[in-house]
Amino acid sequence: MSCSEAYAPQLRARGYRMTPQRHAILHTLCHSGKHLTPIEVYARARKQLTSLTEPTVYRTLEFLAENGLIHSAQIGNGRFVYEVTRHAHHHLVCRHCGKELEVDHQIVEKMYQKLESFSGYKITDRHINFFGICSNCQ
Amino acid sequence: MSCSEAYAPQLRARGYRMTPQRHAILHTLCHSGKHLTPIEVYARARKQLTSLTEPTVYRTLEFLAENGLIHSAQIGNGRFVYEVTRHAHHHLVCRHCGKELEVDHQIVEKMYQKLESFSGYKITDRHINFFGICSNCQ
DNA sequence: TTCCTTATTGCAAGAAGTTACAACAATATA
DNA sequence: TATATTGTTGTAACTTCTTGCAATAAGGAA
Repeated sequence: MSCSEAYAPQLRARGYRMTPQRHAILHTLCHSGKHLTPIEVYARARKQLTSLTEPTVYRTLEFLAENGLIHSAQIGNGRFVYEVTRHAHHHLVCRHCGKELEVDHQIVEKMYQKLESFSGYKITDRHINFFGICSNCQ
Repeated sequence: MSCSEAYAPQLRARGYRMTPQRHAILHTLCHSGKHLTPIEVYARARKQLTSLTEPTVYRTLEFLAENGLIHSAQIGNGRFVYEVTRHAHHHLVCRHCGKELEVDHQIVEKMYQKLESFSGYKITDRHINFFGICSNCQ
């Protein structure tokens, strides 16, 4: 029943393991429907696995993001939030009222391509929040 | 002699004050030549003003950035670094070796303009670090 | 000057995030 | 099976960052 079981083969294929801790964290993210802070993940996943600890949550979130099972995104105050991987996307966040707008991926992707050809770098982090003031708040 | 005195009128004009703490922090950033973390600013500025405290450093950096006297930029781990305002620019940072490359501002500016016309938002934060793998490390 | 208002700071406590290391658990190999 | 190897976690201590609040300092008005 749990959506997190689908991820086990992905981990196994790379020589990693699906542990109860990873299961609980993936389960939490799957069923939240939105991005969560590490602290929120910790609080929720602990209801399912009470032995879970903070360092494990931070390590696991970073691990899952590195392996592409979840996405990380930087939020306004310089911290990370996490969500399950759907499609690549960006958000435009209003500094004033907090309203989020999903950005047409084309606009950003074109710039990434230019950046890559200009620099020789291969861009790895394609999930960025942009900040501004929305039309209502201006 | 201190470069930070040039900023006093900018603050006064907005009803703010140039205090010894702000002076010390601006002085530190002016003479470092590179971006610094809040902790680094704290350590350096304290040599000049021993009574300076941590909360004041964090608050002052945020305050100065909001008022355009310094720039803030997000660094890899989701934390902020600060530097004195020069020209608007972006960095491309290698996830592997840490090498930084200054990005041609045109590339990014064009995308910002598209974002603005598409969304109606006015982009406020134009100082973003992009992450990737540099040509050497690929 | 004296009084009032507001900007600004320090203190103390707490929240969030990180690190080092020992212990454990799963898998592979002999 | 026994042994070695490697992945993974918990504990404890620590660093980094934030918040609430009282105290202070600066500037304006009377």
